[in-house]
Amino acid sequence: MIHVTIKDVAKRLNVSVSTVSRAFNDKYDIKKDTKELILKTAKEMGYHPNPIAKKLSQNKSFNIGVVIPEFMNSYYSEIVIVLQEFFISKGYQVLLMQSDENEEQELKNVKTLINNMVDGLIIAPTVGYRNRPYFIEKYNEGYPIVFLNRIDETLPASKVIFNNVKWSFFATEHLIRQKYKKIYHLSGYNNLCVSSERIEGYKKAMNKHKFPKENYKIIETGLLAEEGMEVIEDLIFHHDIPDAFFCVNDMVALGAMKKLKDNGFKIPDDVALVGFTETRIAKLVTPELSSVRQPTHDMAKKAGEILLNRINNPDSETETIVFNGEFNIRKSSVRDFSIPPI
Amino acid sequence: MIHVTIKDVAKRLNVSVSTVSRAFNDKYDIKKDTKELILKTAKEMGYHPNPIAKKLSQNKSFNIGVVIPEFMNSYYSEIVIVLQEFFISKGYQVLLMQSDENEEQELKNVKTLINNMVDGLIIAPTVGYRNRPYFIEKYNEGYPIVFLNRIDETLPASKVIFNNVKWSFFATEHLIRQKYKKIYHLSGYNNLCVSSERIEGYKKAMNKHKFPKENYKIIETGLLAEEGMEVIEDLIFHHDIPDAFFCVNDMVALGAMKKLKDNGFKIPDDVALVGFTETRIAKLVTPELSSVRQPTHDMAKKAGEILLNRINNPDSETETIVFNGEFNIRKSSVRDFSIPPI
DNA sequence: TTGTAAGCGTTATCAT
DNA sequence: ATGATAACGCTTACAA
Repeated sequence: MIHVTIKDVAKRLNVSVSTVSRAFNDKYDIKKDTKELILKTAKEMGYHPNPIAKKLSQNKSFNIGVVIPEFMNSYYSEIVIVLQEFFISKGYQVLLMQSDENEEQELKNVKTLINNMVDGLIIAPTVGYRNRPYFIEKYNEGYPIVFLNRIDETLPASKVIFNNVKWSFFATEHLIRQKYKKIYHLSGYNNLCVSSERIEGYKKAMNKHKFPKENYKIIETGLLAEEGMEVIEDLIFHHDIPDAFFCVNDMVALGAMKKLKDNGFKIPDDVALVGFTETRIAKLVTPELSSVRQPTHDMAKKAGEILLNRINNPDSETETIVFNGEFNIRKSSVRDFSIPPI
Repeated sequence: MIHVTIKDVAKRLNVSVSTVSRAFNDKYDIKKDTKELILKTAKEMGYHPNPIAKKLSQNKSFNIGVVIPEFMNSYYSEIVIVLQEFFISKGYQVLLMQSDENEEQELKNVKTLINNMVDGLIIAPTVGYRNRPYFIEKYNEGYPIVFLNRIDETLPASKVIFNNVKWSFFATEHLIRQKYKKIYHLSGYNNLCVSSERIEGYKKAMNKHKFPKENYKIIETGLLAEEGMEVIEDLIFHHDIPDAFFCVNDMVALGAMKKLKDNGFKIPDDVALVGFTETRIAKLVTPELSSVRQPTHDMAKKAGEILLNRINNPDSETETIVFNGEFNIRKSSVRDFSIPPI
């Protein structure tokens, strides 16, 4: 028999389908003996409940949509792994879509998932704010959505984010304490909230220490290593290399590091570098890259929990969880290890 | 109306549900006017066919299961992106599971997906051969499966693989032509077929050039950077550093590179390094890492095509596609750029 | 060209 | 504690 169904099992045991169904769903009354017999026979016959039929009759898809902006930084790979694991353990499947840092693609992704009747969505938005009104609209319609990471604190919806301002302040101040006098910030995208927040932290630190205008500069780069490289080339061409860079992420920092080394700059003596959202590569380059680690695992799990709670309890409150991280200081930004980090 | 169904649309237009169904499924006869009217009205009403109901009535899930061994190397991230894109364009959803290089987890993943009635599976196996008989059994039962990358050519099933022997031969021979005299191979896992194949290519090159036994050595490492580091530490301790390493992948090569540099070895003058399955990081380290690039995109697409063909045409032949790549020679393995690569 | 109705494999309500 | 049956939303023979 190709597909063993609930009916086959029922017929074999001369019971009704409802009894078989009950045996597989703990919530109903059923005699212990019959239950055991049914489960045993079902197993022998190779019966598995058909999840699609279950979904239809319960009017639930038991699918969760996850939309991420990209896959190139290991950050989102880790997020995805944790989310998969979490939701599978709760009987859900994860449908994953990535937007390739493209707003149109992102909108398509979300719509595809909604049309496929996912029970809830976790969205880490791409660069740009164009889809924001649509997201808010869906959220307000009652669609269970949790936003992750790429979203600002003012969004009126449940979200799990990182305290970018605080940790980019720390990172910048660390460079200042190391007596770097001219510190530039390679900032990612202007229309990306995490960029704005990291800029804010950078500015805060620079202003606190009263850096003169000519000693700080914010340069929009994008998020890729290649873009970090291009910026350095340009700065070299204009004889405008500062003595430190605080970068929006590790990839940009690593691109910058490569270009600087190729052009004879010593790191950290001539130029210091600090990244953000630590990747595993930070420890593989020479010198090792200082970076801010985000608690990826916990953030993903929290997002999953909030979403699940909202699905099972539609009136649950909007929650905003702000995570903190840890700043790993390594050789790329330290002239003097005797200076305390904070 | 929360969920607009086919009935609602039918009622509104005073037609039968079958007519509405036909309007949404090109394969039936239907008057052009009615079809247009139905589609227009349906759109106005916000109707979307419920995919779950469709699946149930067609006895198909329109889901594809994809099982990958890990997410840490960008290789599988790229594979996944391509597969997603491909299958969505064909009306399928991709359910992704990763096995964390663990055979038990892998078996669970495959069973979960099969129980969830995926219409087909793409499997890139983990380290180890334990699940192989199970895979073959399922394949022989007629389950549409395509194996990807982590599988040897002798498996009697459709698969898309890379010519590891050939390209690791090239990589090794390149080191020989660069006049490195003692070349070790950091080999990954002994019970991993791509490792075995890369070992074979390495041996072939070494034997062709009659390297004496003491000048070659194969060391099992694993696939992570940390493991590359450990091996180097060990070799340094035993004063057994050769003048070149051919590594099973980029991560191991990068770990080795880091440890070597930290210990004062100059690359490529004292020691040369070559990786495999090129990652984006290869070009970010100093010196840049030589590596074999695999045509990830094409391999994933091909796997998708074969699977889809098999789903729609169960009698289709077992296919084995072997891909070739390209060897990108960079500074990590070149003492003399005047020597031709081949 | 369109309508009727059975069927996909479950769950859940109502009887018994 | 168990059974009968409607319902979930769609597709698809068959009838008209």
